[in-house]
Amino acid sequence: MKDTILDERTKRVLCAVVESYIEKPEPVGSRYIMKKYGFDVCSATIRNIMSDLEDAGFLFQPHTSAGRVPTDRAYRFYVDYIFQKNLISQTSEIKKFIENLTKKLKRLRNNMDSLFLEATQSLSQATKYLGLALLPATEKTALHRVDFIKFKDDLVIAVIVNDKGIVKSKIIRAYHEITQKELNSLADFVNKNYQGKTIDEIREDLLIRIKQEKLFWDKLISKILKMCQEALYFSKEDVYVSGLYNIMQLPDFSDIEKLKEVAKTIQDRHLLIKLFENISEDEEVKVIIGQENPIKEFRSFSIIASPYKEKDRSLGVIALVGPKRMDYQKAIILVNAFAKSLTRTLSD
Amino acid sequence: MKDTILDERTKRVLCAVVESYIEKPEPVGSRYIMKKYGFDVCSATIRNIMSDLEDAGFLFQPHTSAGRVPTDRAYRFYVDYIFQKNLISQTSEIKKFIENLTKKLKRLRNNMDSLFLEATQSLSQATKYLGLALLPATEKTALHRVDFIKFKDDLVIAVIVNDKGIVKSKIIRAYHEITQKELNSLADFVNKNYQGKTIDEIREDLLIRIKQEKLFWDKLISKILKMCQEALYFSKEDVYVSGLYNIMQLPDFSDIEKLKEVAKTIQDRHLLIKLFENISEDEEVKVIIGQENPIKEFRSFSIIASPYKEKDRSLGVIALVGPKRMDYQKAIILVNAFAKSLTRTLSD
DNA sequence: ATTAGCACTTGAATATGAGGAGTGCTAAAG
DNA sequence: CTTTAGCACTCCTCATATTCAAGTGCTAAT
Repeated sequence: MKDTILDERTKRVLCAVVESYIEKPEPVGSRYIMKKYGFDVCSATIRNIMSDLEDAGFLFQPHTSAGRVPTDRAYRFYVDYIFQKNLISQTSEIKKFIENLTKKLKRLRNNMDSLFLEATQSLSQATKYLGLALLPATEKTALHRVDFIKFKDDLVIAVIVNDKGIVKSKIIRAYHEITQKELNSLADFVNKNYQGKTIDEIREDLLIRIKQEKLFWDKLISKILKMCQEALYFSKEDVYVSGLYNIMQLPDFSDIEKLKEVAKTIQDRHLLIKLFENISEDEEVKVIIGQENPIKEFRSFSIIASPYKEKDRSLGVIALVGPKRMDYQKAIILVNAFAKSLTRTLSD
Repeated sequence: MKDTILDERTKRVLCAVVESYIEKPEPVGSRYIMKKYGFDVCSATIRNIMSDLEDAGFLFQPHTSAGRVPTDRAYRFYVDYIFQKNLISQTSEIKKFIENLTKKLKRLRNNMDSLFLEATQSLSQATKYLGLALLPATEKTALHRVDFIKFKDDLVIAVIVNDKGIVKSKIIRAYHEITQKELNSLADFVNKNYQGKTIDEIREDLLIRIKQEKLFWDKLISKILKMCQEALYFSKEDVYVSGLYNIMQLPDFSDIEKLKEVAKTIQDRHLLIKLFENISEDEEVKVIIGQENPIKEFRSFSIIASPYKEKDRSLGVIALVGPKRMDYQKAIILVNAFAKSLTRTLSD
């Protein structure tokens, strides 16, 4: 990689190649660039520039006599460039879009399940890429109420409602016969002491109590506290995925192998959650292009992700998975809009 | 379609063609059939038979000089034939398989979610086709307990636990301020009166009560009963789908269009539920081949379905979707085994 | 530094032909 | 009347050759 300080014209050529390839996934020739993007130099000049860009690692030639195709590096440059030139700032049109979207989502506010289904579906619909959403990790949300319901034998169903109205349930084993009455007072205890606290905080506090009880007091109470502890443990976060069919329509996935890759990765929720772990909560929009992705399964795709919040507390992430030659401008604006809209809906 | 009374030899040839095509999706020739399936006549004879079978609508020739391919009608004949010849009866091997499977599933009995996920996944794994399961319709299961939890304003979260330990929740609007205490006594009322009854029964009974109250008594009570009524209404049943990736590996889906069809149909839960509606609850195994399917979206696939029960009460259906040239023998045995295993697991 | 001109490369599309699998028909055999 | 052997015929597949156009890289002139 030589020096990478590109002059303005070179940048324009690079962007033109990227945009052309985004529009139509075919190797881009110099003459085409010149004419389509109105350059006032002849094709040979463009050719020289493109040759330089290839040396610098931005373009790639499938074979000697073909046009050129952008590399991951080119996409990265392109994305940075449009950010820098403010080509993705909020227009009034976007504001209106967010407005409408928010209205639509607010109607579903009381049912998180439908809300996120709708959000990922319409994000996918709008972009034709794959829409993802990570639901608020239960551990991070505040407890609204807990109930313990006696089931069979020593089995207890713990029902946890958080401040978003999301209900989670878990079957736990008490390891000793326990009456519904006892369970009720146990629930009362938790509700009185912990309502409004996040599950994470509660579990931490419970841990301390368990230690104390173990040292000084009743083994039974310790056992019960342990049960609470277990009831509040959720290993998996919920991920919504929409638009597999949409993504199949893209020419990029006319090759079945790529499709298999996608199917495999979205089948494995683990992987998806791992993906979200790599997305920082403070950035507004994060763009991960191909090889940049720490998770190797996603290295043939690009990902646009944006966190949504409730007031200032980050809750989850909404994201888009598409081919590396995705329409970044549109995608970034839309993901951003959806995140903003979710934030508004949830902050109310 | 001429007369369809086939002599035994003709049937054997037909089955041979079907089995050959199932094994390898290539047009089947007369000489191949003769040698591979040990017929003691020469290829010309087989040729004549195959020609007859084509006239009768069982076989189809892609072009003049090619071998022959089974039609839907041939698959139907084949399936009926193997049923009739008892080629899918329970061997001791299968009994053992069910035994093991049941053990595996019983460990997950307390968590329906994992149970059905595991069931569809391993069904798909074993067959390489798409595994489906329709979860017990909540309406048909018995109520274990209901809880009403005050959320915000006039919003109430209804948490319904059924006798399978499945927890469903729903946010409903009370349309008037209501305290948690009132909600508690309401829940008590429902629990005392309705525990063990199926949701359907409860709703019916509530309906009668509402009418009575409306005519003679308190409007408020009527309102509350209506709320219960609403809380117990679940529009959609849960469907589990596993193995999209597996199905992609089949040569039948190397054509991307077929794949799109599958993706589209499984994306639309509605359609899946509609599929299950066509499966009778008393048959042991139902095989639907291609065009036979009343739902047009499934007409390029075959479906093997079997209901599972709790004791004698039918709960849901487990099914397999695969290409028309699927290995019916294996598939039928396995679906049957899975249904039996689920029945045992749930009947305990 | 840019441009015009041109030879050269390469893949995609098209045509050509050999090879082979499989059929259908006919006439003879059982 | 059924079965079989023999053979001409059909049509697909695969490999090879040919053409075509797009696009490059280089050189020499501007």
